[in-house]
Amino acid sequence: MQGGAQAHRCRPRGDPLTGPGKSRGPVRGRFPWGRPMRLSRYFLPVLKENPSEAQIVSHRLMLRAGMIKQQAAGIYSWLPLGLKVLKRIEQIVHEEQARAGHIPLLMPTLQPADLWRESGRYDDYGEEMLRVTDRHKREMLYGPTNEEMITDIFRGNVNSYKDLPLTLYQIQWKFRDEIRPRFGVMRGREFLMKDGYNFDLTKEDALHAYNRHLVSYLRTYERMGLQAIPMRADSGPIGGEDTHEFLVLADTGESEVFYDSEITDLRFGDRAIDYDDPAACRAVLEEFTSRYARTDETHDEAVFNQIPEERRRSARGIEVGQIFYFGTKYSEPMGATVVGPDGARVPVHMGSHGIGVSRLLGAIIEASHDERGIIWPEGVTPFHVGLVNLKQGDASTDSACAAIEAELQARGIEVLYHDRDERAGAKFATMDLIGLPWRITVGPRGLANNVVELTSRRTGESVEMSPQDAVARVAEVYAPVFAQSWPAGR
RNA sequence: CGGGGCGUGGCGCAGCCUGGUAGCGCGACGGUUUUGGGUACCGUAGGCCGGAGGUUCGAAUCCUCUCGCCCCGACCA
Repeated sequence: MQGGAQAHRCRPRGDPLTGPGKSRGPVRGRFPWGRPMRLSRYFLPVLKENPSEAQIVSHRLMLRAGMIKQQAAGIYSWLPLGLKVLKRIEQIVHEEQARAGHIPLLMPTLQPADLWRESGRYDDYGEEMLRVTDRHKREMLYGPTNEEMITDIFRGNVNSYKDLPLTLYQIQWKFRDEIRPRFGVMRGREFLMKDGYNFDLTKEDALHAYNRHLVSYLRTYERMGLQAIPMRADSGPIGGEDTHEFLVLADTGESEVFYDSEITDLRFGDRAIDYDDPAACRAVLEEFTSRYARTDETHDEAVFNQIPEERRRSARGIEVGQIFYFGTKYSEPMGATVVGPDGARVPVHMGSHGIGVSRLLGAIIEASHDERGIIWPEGVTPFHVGLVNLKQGDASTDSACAAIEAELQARGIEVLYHDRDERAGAKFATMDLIGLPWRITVGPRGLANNVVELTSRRTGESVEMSPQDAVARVAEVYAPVFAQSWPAGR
């Protein structure tokens, strides 16, 4: 967390109670409108019992951890903890899009019907599109996707091949009136999605954009602690020739998938890659699509059977993203053309790319939890570390916790301090449920020897060390996570 | 949209079949107790039983309609 980290360490030891509230200016990696948080002043309505409507583990845990509240079938309020994770995921998506050179914009949720009549999809889309009429009897719709609108923006403002290539994207709420929403945020009617659109002069350029997106998506998911496997898929109503879906393997996934076990050994990691280098991007695509990996829609038994039997796998997967190349499917009917080098007007080649942002919360939890609750990967955790005071009201533990809290804040590490007057067991249970990856436990016994406990949520392993060392250790753990932010040094 | 199920204090449920004036656990609040894995006890507050209509002296309970939610299937980021 450059900037904030090494900047200054004014340790409010002398006055631990007023220390943590002081503003130290924007610190990277923190929730934009976050501030030091104590559970006694937070809004975290955790449930001890399982709500009866939730059938799958991610839905149950999101409800129990006080992250969401259902307002109607497939429509949710995002409570503070859920919103925090949602924002973290959004931030990672933004950063990786920026890294790939894509430009953010924001389009409205409500769109005029006329635009969709142009593409012919106003009739094609059917019941899944939520249609509304305004006071002037104008027909509108709540956007299920945005190909029409982005094409409209493009055609009105871009005329020359010199303005290409161009990739625009947004992270915006969508609405698809599913017949049967289910599984909490995994299959909501209202959902947050990143949708991006590339505009290129030639098919070759557009395929580079396709490959570039594949690379950026691999990075994006890995930063969230997920392995999402690109699989050849079906294009559905979006249409087009080339498409890959990104799937996270999970028993509760809605898609049946078939793959060569070698595919799961591949990692993108923190490779440096030049997104403007078509060959480099293509090489990554080739690497990650070199093994058999398909959904049931495109599964080919004959090809699958050529894989050595011990490597053949079939499983369930959660779809967390999809990329398409669809050529001139929209640009042609909607007149999105540019003047080429030869002076002739040609329709642009396009593709679109989506990441199910709100769905990712469910996917991450499905992939990372245990019987006690959620286990957040460091990249998306709502708070970096939890602080548990075992004897609230005890002068020594209270002041030690306040000092640790201040020290973590100073290093740009977000801490949730469980300062409520509850028993140790209750505090541990709450912390385990909400899944912060690290916990510092401060009790009178340890404090007598100047030690606190640092516990990993994932492994359950606890190590005793001085408060200073615990803070340093947490900072060390998060250093590589913070280093992935982009642009660096912000 | 076909099939199944459910709506009773914030949450989880019982009561419904065999109508008689609403109960349990958790939670909340107040207190005592306790303090290293959801402590124990005492007390308090909180529900026109999803809604409308009907049958009846009387409806959470029976009947009709309606709204909502969940599960399986077909459909989808």
